[in-house]
Amino acid sequence: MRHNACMTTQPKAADRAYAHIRESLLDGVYTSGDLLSEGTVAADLGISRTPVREAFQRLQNEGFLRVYPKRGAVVVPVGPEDAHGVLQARLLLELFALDALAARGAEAVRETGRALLRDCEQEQQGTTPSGARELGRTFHCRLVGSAGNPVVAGLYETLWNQQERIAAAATAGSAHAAQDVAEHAAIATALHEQRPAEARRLLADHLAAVLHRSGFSGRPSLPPEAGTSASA
Amino acid sequence: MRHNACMTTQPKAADRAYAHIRESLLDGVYTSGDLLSEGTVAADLGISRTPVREAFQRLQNEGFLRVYPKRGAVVVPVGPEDAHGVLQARLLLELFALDALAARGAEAVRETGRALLRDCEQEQQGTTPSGARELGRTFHCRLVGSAGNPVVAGLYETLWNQQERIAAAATAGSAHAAQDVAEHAAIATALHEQRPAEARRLLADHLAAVLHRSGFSGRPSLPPEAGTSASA
DNA sequence: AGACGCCAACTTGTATGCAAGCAAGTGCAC
DNA sequence: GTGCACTTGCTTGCATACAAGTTGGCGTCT
Repeated sequence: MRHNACMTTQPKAADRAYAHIRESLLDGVYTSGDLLSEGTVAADLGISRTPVREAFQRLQNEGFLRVYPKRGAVVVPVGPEDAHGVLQARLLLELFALDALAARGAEAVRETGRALLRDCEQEQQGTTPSGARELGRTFHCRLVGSAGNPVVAGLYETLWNQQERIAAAATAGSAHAAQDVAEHAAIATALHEQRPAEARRLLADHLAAVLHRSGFSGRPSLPPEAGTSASA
Repeated sequence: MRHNACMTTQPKAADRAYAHIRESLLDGVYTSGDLLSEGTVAADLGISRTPVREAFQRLQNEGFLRVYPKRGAVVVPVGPEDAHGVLQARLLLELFALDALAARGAEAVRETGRALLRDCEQEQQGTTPSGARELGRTFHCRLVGSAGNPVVAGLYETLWNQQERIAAAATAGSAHAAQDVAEHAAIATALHEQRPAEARRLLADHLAAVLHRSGFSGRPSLPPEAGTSASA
């Protein structure tokens, strides 16, 4: 590539490739089962295969793609059982975070509630789809991060990637964004007003609602097993 | 590289590089803070930088390395708080797995106990350090996998990488392997004999003991917060 | 017609060359 | 002696060339 317009974009080509493919995946340009190759994507972006290869790897261990040894990379299809599993895991981690936060003391709970409320205010403003995605991420990641366990926070970030993949594959992309924001605000308020028990309940309801809205709720009840194990 | 002895090993060079670096990390050849470069490792292995680069990436998102944009890759140091966080996360996930397993019915509990006992028999035989590592992994991963939630299982595999990193950095590498095996066997037996509640208790004790033996137990008590949130 | 084998078009895997970036050390000017 | 610019040696980032593997189809032989 001689016409390499490398001046126009400082960020690494690998990052551009990663962002591009990820966006295409989340926006439905590539759909479940699609087979894409390094060469094709590289040509589309006007870069070489090397950074695209790197992006493929990252997307693979985030669960978006699956690279077959010498065939290409297929977009991993996501089914109801995946959605159920992800939401169950999220419930487990987020309830743990709430408990750990409560154990850190009243002041920590209050401060976290305040920070989360700020996130919610931003959520009410930003309206672009990708913006909403990002804000939802910050809200839940901050919630889990408040537990003070970086390892769990890292695990949750991994989980969130799969969450986004499911949301993208769901029937309605972000049709219920307003409802999400409202539930987020309720959780944040409960924390800020020192009612952690209610926050727990609201969070469980929120996740159940998210699963239901995604259209993947084949089985009626998400809370039973996860709820009993992490709370009772 | 003309003397490329590529005939001796069919598996991909990237995998060899990954395995080599990982082993070197776990065996203490590279220690915390070490700075290593693609070129050096490539030369050591007699391959080119490309597969080494791929290995670096994999090791980075497994938490072993941290690649600095144009400087090199440093071996991520691990401290007591990391050990605490990992063990807390393990407790959370493994207790969840136990509960989910119990919810799947008595027969599932029994069968899982049987499979875990088989793992323990193998553990008693294999004595090489890397063999013991692998068997411990299979035991705990099978335990978590028995919950029937692949997402949680995937999260746990991620966790286990960090677990191994901690074990490698711990004072005694695998001096207490026999004790581990005994505790594993106790857990498996409890499951096989349909005493899930005791299995829970044994598991919590086992993890607390692992943390203590690692030498990273700066704070006296692991169970308090994690135990209350996930079990009480 | 059916089956077998070859071939051609894809794909990834690896090596290598080149350019750019960062750090430290060197030497010069003041 | 002190401070600064340059140079040198390292590193990664990317592009490209080549090797090897897989797939599907086409032609031929039975």
